[in-house]
Amino acid sequence: MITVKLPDGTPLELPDGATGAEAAAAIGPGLAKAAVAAVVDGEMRDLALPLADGEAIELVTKKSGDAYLYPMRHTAAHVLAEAVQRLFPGTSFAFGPPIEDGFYYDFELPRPLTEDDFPAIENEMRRIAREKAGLSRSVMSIAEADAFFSEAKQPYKVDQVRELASQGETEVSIYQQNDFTDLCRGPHVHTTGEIGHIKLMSVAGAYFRGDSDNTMLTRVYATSFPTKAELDAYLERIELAKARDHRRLGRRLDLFTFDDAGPGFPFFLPRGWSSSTRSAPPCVRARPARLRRDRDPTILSEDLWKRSGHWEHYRENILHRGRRRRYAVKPMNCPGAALVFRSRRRSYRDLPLRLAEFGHVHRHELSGVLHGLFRVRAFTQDDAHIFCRLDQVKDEIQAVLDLIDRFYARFGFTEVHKLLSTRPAKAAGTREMWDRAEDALREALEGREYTLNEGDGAFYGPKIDFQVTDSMGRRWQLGTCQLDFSMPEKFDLSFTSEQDTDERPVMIHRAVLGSIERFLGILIEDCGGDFPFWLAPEHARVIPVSDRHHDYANTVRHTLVERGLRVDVDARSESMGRRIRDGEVGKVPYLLIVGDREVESGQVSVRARRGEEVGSRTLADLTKELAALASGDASA
RNA sequence: GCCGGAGUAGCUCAGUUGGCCAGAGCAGCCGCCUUGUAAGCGGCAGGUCAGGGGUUCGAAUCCCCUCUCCGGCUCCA
Repeated sequence: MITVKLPDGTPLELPDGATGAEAAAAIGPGLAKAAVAAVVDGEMRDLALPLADGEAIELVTKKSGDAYLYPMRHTAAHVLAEAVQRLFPGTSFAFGPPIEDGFYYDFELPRPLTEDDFPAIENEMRRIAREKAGLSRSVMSIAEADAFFSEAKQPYKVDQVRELASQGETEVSIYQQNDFTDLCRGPHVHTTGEIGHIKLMSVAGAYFRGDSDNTMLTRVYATSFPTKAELDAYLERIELAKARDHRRLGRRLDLFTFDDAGPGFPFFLPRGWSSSTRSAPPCVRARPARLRRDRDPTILSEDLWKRSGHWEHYRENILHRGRRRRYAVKPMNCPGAALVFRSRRRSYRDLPLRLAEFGHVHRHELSGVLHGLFRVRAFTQDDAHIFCRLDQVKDEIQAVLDLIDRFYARFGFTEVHKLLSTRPAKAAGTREMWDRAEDALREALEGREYTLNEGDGAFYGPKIDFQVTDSMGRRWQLGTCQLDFSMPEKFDLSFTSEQDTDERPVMIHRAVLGSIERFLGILIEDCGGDFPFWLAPEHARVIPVSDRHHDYANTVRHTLVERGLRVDVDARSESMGRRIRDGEVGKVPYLLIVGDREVESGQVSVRARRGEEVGSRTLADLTKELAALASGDASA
C-alpha cells in the first residue's frame, strides 16, 4: 500500500503502483470522469502514471482554473498540428507546448505560411474539435520510437527521441488522436472536443531548439480559453495594450522620434526629454552624501576595451571607427570609471568611492531586435561604480538594495523581483574569484526573497537583477547590481591600506533604472501616457476663453512658471471645445480656463484629466497647490 | 543576423485582370469666427508612390537587389 496526500491534507491509501486515474476513481466516480491530469508534488503529470508513497497530489479538472489551461492548450496544440498535417501534407513537426497566454507549434512546411492561411487552419481545427476524437497515450521503447518517427519522416521527432535517450530515458510516451501521432510528455484533456475557444494569433520564424545554428522553423502562435467570454476578454486586453504602445504614444505626445539616419538611435523631443531627465535626478539626489558625480568620454581607444576584456567578450556590440589610432564608442561605462579611480593614488580612506554617471552608451544591436525605446542602439544608464574593500561589499550591496526598493516605489512599482545570476559559460577571471563574488551577493541578499538564475551572470562577475511588474502585469528588467573582481585586476587598480600595503579594491556596478530610454518606454506604457503629475512634460495649460483674456492668461502662466512649473498658454484662435480637447488628448494634467469671471475675481477654473471637476481656485492657492504637488511627489 | 509580413503627403489610410494630371481625413499655412469645459467655417499648400535596377507602348501595381518598419527567433538594458 502507498499513501498520498490530497490538497486538503487528508491521506488517501492506494494499492502499490496505483495511478492518478485510480486515485481519482478512489475518491469518486464523478472525479474519475472529470479529471484530466494530476499535479504531483507541484508537477503536472498524466493520470496514467503511477504514484509513489508520500506524494502530494491534486487532480486537475475543468474547475481547476489556470491549472486546467495547461492540458487544454497542450491538446489544442496537437489539434493545430493535426489541422496543419491535413492541410499541408509533408509537414515536419517540432515542438508545440502551452505557454503563458496560449500555445504554439513549430513546423517545417512545404511552403511559407501567412496569416491568410489562418481561417482555413482554424476551420480545420474546429472540425477536428467537433469530431471529439479521443487522445490515447501509449509507451514506446527508444528503439521503437526512433523507428516509428524515422518511418514517418519526422526528423525533429527523431532528434528529440535521441536527445531523450542521451538523457538516460529508456522509453517515451506517445499521444495519438485520429491519424496524428505525437511524441509528447502530456498530459492532455480526454478529447479534441475539449480544447476551448481557439484563435490563431501570429506566425513567426523560430530556430529549432532556439539555436541559431539550426534550421528556422515556422512557428504559429495561438491561444485558447475555456469560454468565448474569456477569449474575448483576452483579445480585448491585447487591444488595450496596443493602445498603450509607447511607440504610438511617443509619437502622438511628441516625446521622441526615430530617423533613418540612425536606426535604433532615439531622438528625444523637448517634451520627452524633460520626462526622462526628471525621472533620473532624484535617483542621484537620493543619497547626496554617498554619491559623487563623474563623467567619462564617450569615445576611447580600442586598446582600452581590449584591456578591459570587452573586446574579447563583447566585440560584436561595439561601434568603432578610426583614422590612425583605432577608437571605439563606449558600450559600457565601467572602464571609464576604472580610469577615474586610477587618476591618482588611492587610500583606504577614499573607500568606498562611489562614482555615479549618467553614461550615454552605444551598442551595435542586430537590426531585428530593435524595438521602440525598449531596445535601442544608444541609451543612457543611471550608472554608478562603487570601489570598496571586500569587507565593505555586504553593506554597500545592501544599501543598493534599499535604494532600489525605495526608488521603484516612487514610480509606483512596489512588486520587485530579485534574481541572482551566477557564473556563465563564457566568463573572465578565475573560478575562485567567482565563488567569492557569488558568496558575497548571497550574503547581502540574506533575509530577502530572490530566485537563483544559474549561469546568467555578466562575463566579469555575478549580479543581482531587479524586475518590476507594471500595471498590466508585465514584468520588466530594470536595475542591476554586479560584483566585479575582474576589472580592478585588468586595470591593476589598487589602494594603500592602513598597514601601508597595496590592496586591490572590489568594484560594484549598479544601475537603478537601467536604461533611462527603456524606463521611459515602460513608464509610458504603465501609465498609458498619463504621467504622474511630477513627471508630466506639461504640468498645466492655460486656456483663455477669448482674446481679451490673453493678458490674464499670461499672468497665470508667469506666476506658475516662476514656481518651477511647466505651463503653456493655448491662445490659438480655435474654439474652446477644441482647445480643451487638444489638452485632453495631449494628456496635460490640468487645464486652466480663464474668462471674464476669473479675470474679475483673480481666480482660475481648474479642469483635471478626463473632465474631472476641480472647481475654481485663486491664483495664489493654485500656485501653492501645484508647486506642492510637483515637489511633494518627487521626493516622496 | 535569421524567418514571415509591410513601406503611397508630417500622421492614419484609399488606390490590383498594369492605362486619363495619384486620392481622403487629421496635422500645417492663410483668412473668417471671439468662443465657458472633448473636434466652428472657408481656402491654400503638401507626394522621385522607401531607394536602385529590370519587364512593358505604358509600372504605385509585375520581377530582382538594397534600406527601414512590424511580429517572432537568437541576443540583451
